[in-house]
Amino acid sequence: MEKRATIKDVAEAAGVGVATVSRVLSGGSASPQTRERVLAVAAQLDYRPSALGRNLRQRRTGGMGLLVPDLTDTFHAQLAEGVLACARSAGEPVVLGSTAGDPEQESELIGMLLEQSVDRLIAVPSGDEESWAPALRAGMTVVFADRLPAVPSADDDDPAVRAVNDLMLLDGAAPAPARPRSLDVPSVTADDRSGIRTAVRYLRGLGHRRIAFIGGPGHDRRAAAFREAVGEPVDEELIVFGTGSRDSAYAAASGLFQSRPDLSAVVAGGNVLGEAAVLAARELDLRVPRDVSLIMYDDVPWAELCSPPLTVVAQPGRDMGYRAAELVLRSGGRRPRSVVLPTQLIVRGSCGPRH
Amino acid sequence: MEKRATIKDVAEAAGVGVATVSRVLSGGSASPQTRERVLAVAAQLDYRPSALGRNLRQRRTGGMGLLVPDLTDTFHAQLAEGVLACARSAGEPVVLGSTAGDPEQESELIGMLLEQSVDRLIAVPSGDEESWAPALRAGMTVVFADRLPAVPSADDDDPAVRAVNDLMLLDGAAPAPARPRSLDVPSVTADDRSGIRTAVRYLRGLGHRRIAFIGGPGHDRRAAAFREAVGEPVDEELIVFGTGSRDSAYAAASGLFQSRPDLSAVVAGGNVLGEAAVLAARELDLRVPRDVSLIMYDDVPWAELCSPPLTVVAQPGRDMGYRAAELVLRSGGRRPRSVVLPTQLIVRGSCGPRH
DNA sequence: TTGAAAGCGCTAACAA
DNA sequence: TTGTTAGCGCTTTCAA
Repeated sequence: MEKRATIKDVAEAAGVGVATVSRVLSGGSASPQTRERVLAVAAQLDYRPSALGRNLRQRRTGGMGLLVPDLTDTFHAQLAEGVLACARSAGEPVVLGSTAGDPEQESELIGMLLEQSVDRLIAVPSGDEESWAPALRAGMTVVFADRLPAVPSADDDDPAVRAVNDLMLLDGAAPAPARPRSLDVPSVTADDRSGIRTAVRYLRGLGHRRIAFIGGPGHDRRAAAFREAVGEPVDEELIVFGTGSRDSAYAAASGLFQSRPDLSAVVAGGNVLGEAAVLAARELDLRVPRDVSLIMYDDVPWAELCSPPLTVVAQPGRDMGYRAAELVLRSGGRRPRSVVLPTQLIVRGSCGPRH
Repeated sequence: MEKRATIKDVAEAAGVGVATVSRVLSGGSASPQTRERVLAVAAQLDYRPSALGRNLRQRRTGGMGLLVPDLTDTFHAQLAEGVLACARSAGEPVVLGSTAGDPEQESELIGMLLEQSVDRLIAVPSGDEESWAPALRAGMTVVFADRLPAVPSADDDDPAVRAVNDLMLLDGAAPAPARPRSLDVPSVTADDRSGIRTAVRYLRGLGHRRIAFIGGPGHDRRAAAFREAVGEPVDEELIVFGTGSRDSAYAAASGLFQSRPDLSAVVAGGNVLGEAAVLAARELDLRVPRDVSLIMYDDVPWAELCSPPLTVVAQPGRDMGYRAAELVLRSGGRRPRSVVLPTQLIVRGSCGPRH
């Protein structure tokens, strides 16, 4: 392991000052001859500028952090691949953390990133707005992906706030703008409202009236869209949530099927929940789509493997990651606008007419 | 965004020298009173040591790099989760890169890590031994996970080398030691030999004689184990490879089924290949397990969702990642030994007697 | 266009 | 036990 050449080595070998080397290598002004000589020497010495020195000098680490709840959720893996693709093309490192959907772990990871002076972050958030305040106050450039932090429960119980949110979800037909946020953070999300609405309408068209929704952490916007799509009166018993683990998703699905045998269709808010729904249905001898129709949010490779293949609402996970990375990188100066990407209903075989 | 306190601020506020602060915070010796005072001031100032300064000083970035071919391959995601879990408990950052199975991208990412002075790396390698030499020469502590770099093709064609490798695979019944390597790098792998052997024996027991193997990049040890398990004469036409993409895996599977309608069982070398096999079988109207029995390497959540649920050779992806991270972190001084973890045949419903 | 020099925040060698 | 000091490799004024 020979020692790597430093800028000083290059400067000496080229007979110039270190400042000149630095300039040449970062595209500053220099006479053609000097530039050439420096470049030649640098190449000859196999010089690679150390990010360490640069980082300390600029008091910031390049690249970006990426926080997701769980990589074995294929949607998050797709998202991560998108982020990585963008980062790679920019030559920037990505520091990854998995939060398990736990706000506390999320906070710890943010602390770690702060310690590393990573000041750009893409996150599929688990904590609420309150828990994100510190990161923002510390000056991080944050972009949320896939979902937004929940409004703290104190406000959540506030009827006025709920009313505002509901209102936002009711008006207009244009792609839903991100709901009003106290946090001024750009985000990249799918158009959940339209995705859910399309799914519900499709099921309606097949004759389904008792449609259930199984959600996980962070699926509250989808749940709200579901409430809106089914319209009043909303049967709240048909809306259930898991806590994020596969076990709890299964429990939620299984409990739902057992307590409400009258339901004829289910919308799963994410692929882990769809998985759970398929499993629970089979365990209870419910045939898909004969006994129950199923639409899953997220298109994942295995959706096609199921028998029957699953009808899904596809969201462009990879694109979302890529766009988020672009946002967080090109955040020079003016605040980037949030982006909402379209979803697509892919009809396969898991939905049928109501019997 | 207020400026963060530095060690100097703490030193001044506590009325001590910066060295003392550094010592106290890294567990060095100090008088109880001094320690207490420093700690108090640090807490009061919300001081967090900057990794930037420390890194530059020690000429190395903490944490570790992690290179995988593709996160949407659920096995890699599991592995990554294991690495992240270990890193988190150690408070260390993980810099992630996805190589798409391309040695060139892999090399570029290694270059990026070198630039960041990340000198510990866990990799599911894509390049061959030759392409890994630079990283090692640069002084990186590397641990390979899941598989080892291929022997460069020049040597691969060398009959002597092949003979040695074959020999290694033939003798003994103990968990296969990692094959002899020119690269002296520890690794964490599953006991592929025993896993494949168990799968093949199981199929044999069901009466299958024409058993095929579908592999992907990095599955050559599994293929070799397969050859060993089926024994002479090996029908090489029954051993096919994809290049890593889902499309090519599908093409390989589909081609195999069409060119050899006489086969009655298939072992897929990884979950992406298993996916492809299920898809191709269905497309060709082959019923599983009636027309063809299927065993897939990797246990992934969706294996249970298939109809019938897939019989798999499970390897402990998460554990493998965790162990790899331990190895690369505790690589203080003496070289850590490689570890081989056991696999487990999980019988579900995708295998049946030969008809 | 160029070079000298001043740090960025930290640790470790050395002195006291 | 403590403080002083010399850098780690780089960028960026500031002069020349």
